Amino acid sequence: MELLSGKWKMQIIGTLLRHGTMRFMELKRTLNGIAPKKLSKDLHELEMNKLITRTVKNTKPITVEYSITEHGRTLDGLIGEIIDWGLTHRQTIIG
Amino acid sequence: MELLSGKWKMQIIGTLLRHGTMRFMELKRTLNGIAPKKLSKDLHELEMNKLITRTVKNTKPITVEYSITEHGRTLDGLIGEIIDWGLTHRQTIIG
DNA sequence: GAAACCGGTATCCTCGAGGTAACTAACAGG
DNA sequence: CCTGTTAGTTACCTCGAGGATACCGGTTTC
Repeated sequence: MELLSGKWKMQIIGTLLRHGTMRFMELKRTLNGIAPKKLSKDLHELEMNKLITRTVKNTKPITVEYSITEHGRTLDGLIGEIIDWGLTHRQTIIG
Repeated sequence: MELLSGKWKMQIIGTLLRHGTMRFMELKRTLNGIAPKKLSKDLHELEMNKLITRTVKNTKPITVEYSITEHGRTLDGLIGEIIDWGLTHRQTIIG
């Protein structure tokens, strides 16, 4: 739970699962509103947990690519179930 | 995610799933270290989300019983899967 | 030379989670 | 009376998450 806690980590995982490999700025723009400091910090934490990889490309303006690892992909089903439960829960509370 | 976030809510759910109906002090003693203020607050939040029920018994010193609702029980499997993933994850990181 | 894009880092701030401790009202037993 | 148990409430404090803003070195474009 702890390593998915916080406001952004699940969204980062989800975004990378949907989009595949992404650059730093690309993530920042997709995750609307995240501060670069937070994005940087969360990416490092996710990398330390082997959920994503960080690859520096020596292109003209240096770019950095992030993508989900095999291990990170095992979270996919779990996240889906959590979302499903959440949707059902809303119906239970409202209805 | 939000309604299971925090240090204690999952532990409260888990304890009630294992023990069935429990009184306030019983929960406080089982969840070693929780402040009564926090227990009270979290119980109210869980009750508002219809995950647990609160029943006041008019015994000699008034007692209050808490137990999981049917809706709360639907979390059982999900929590189990989260724990399983967490255990596998530890192996992945350590090994 | 100026501006803009890249991937960040540095600094400052706010706000809420959660801990500690003391207190309360009602009742029971000694 | 006095103490203990019940289920909390109140007041105070700390600490870290996360937001806002500015900045940096490198490189390309104008």
